[in-house]
Amino acid sequence: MASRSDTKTRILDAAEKLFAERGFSETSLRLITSKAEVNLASVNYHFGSKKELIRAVLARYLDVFMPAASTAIKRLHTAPSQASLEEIFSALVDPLLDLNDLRTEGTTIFLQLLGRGYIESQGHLRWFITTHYGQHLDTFVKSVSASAPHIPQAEMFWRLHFTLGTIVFTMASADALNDIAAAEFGEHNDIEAVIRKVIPYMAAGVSVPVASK
Amino acid sequence: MASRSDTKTRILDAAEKLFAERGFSETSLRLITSKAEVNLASVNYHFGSKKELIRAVLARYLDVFMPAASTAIKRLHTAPSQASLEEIFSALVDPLLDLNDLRTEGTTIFLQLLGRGYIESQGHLRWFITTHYGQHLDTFVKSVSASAPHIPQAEMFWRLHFTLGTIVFTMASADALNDIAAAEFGEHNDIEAVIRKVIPYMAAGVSVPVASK
DNA sequence: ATTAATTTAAAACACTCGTTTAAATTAAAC
DNA sequence: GTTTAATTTAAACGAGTGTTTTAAATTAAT
Repeated sequence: MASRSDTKTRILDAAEKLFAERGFSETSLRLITSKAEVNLASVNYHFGSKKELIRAVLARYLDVFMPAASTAIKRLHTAPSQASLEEIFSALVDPLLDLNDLRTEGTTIFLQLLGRGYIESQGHLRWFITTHYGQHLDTFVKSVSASAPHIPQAEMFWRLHFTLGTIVFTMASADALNDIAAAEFGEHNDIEAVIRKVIPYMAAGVSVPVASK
Repeated sequence: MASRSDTKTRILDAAEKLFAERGFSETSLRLITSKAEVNLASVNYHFGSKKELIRAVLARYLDVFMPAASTAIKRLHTAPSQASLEEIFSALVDPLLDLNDLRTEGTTIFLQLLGRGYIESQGHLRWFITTHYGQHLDTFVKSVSASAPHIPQAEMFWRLHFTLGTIVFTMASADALNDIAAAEFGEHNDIEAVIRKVIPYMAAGVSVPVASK
């Protein structure tokens, strides 16, 4: 009786781990189904195709994270004073870390999936995210722009994409970087430590005055 | 008579474009050889394997860029005053742009390849780069560290990788971003303009004081 | 208890992949 | 000009991919 949705969940759980670790195209359905201990054909039965499985894996996180992030940012703006850039970025940390309650290593997996998705796929995931979660993204962009009014709109466009690159690249290779950092400096960082490291970097970059030339 | 090294070059030229556009594992040898108009088996004949072809593609750029970058940075340190972070990053701009003289779109292709290499492969490229060009990387890292002595070594490790992410992601999607910027803000940037935009962002992020907590 | 719908299972399909083989061709050396 | 070496070619190999099919088993509904 539990078998109905159990198979679906087993597939999603196994898939997200492997996708995050090895990337989407490097992870075969056979590897997923053997880890999940389900039949190969059940992926196509429950999800239709590998592409839709990838979207389902991401949606399971985005459906939780995006509303939580929006709420956190809107709550920040109920305060009388203008929120700083660091405050805005930091407001996303709790929604991110709460994903660890959703599933073990949820935060790490989600961020790595996001990074992989943006780098690997040529568009179908980017399209999926912007069309399904565009309003939440708007909330974030407007919030950042308001807190750095000295940055022209066009310049902010570029800097937010620099920021996207910073976070996405870092998360996609977070495991590898952590291994190096551990070997080289004896540092043992969890995902939260890396997030807290990257926030000041991004906030400083986004708000640095434009060169007068 | 020109056929000898011609085939090798045709393969490299076709491969680097495709690798930069679609990634390494997404690019088949059959696609490369058909674009290069050479026989499929000639890849294995001239390079041994796909893995070694990837390394050869990258080496062709690194052999030019790395010494040029090292020289530029060392020249900077002959001046009596300590070079600023922006000066150090800017010193890399010319060696980077000079790659456009090497091959059309050389700068963009090189940066995209670098990013793909760091994200995709689990280690063999990272190993290849650090063992073959480690001295040049050291020159750069030491130079940056000296100009931001308030940043601990381990923290600098992370920030330099944030920086790598910023530049690599930006360059990978520079064409698309430029199109949007042109349509949205009437801006028409070339690759150099984008590089000049990203330098203040990265310099600010790398040198921002570490949170005392 | 019987029927109907859902879910699982095993096998095959139709590709694509990197690599290898062996013959044909071209270039170089003597 | 003949022999030797280097290069190019076409074809096949073996392994891996996502997907589909067909049948069996399980579950739910009548």
